[in-house]
Amino acid sequence: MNSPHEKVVQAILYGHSCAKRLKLWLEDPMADDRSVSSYDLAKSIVHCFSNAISILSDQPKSEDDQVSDLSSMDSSPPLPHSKRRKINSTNSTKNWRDDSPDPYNDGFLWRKYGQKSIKNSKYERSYYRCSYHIDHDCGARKHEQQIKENPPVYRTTYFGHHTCKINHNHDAVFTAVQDQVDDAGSCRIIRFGKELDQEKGSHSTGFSLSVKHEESIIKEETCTDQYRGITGDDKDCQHVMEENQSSLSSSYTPPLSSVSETDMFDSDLLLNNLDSWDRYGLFDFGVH
DNA sequence: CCTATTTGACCACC
DNA sequence: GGTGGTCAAATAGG
Repeated sequence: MNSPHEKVVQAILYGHSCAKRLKLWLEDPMADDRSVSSYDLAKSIVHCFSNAISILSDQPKSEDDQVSDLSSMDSSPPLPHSKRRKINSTNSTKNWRDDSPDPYNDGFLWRKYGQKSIKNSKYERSYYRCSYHIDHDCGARKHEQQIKENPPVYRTTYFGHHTCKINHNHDAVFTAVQDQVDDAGSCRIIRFGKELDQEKGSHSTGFSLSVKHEESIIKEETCTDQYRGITGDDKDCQHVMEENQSSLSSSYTPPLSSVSETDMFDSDLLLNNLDSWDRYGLFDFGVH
């Protein structure tokens, strides 16, 4: 299992690769693949570094402690006599926070369950839980609150893990880096694909990338080929990909304690994959 | 009719 | 007692 230090290094490495791409973009806007906008690259860099910062600032405990805390936080049902689970502020070390100009679309389906005005803040805070919280007993939640305007900045705080592992969108950096943070997922292939945003009320970042397991590589590549080969319209393949992902996701049960070595975030593999996908013109940062 | 969102009330924590 | 997190009934929308 990677140490927090290694995770930070990996996040920074990925940010570095994006920065290099941005540099190339700026140096020669006419060359190479122009499907990646400078904005998307800049955004991915920001996300990488904010994740690195997040990991560093959340680091006082050993990783094993964090994982056990997280698993207990996620999977254990609320205490019988405590109908409402209260977030202990001292547990904030297990949360993941993101400040973004637009509320972050992390690729998961969320259902809003509350909204409150917060003292000393003129903006209300919205409360979301994973839409699969019943079906898959998924304990993931998030709070979203605007903290600034002009330009608007929204703070999204994530609590717990997605045990559902049903990802409806492929937000590259978030997914990749969050998987590092989670240690629950693996990163075998990273692909920048069309925006798959079907999420109701979601806020598209337009930066799409999926993180796959080894066993799904072939399926995914096949689908991508179909996607690229058959049509420029994303709808059809989007459907196929969602189905694939859905079936893959549903068969995937990631026990937190058994994350294998091969499941660790491999920045070299990731960068290599970025390059190869890029070479084949498979970068495509959604937003249109 | 079903599902998602809104919103007032309830409850735990400080 | 104040504040924030969650519940659940009411409401809206498809």
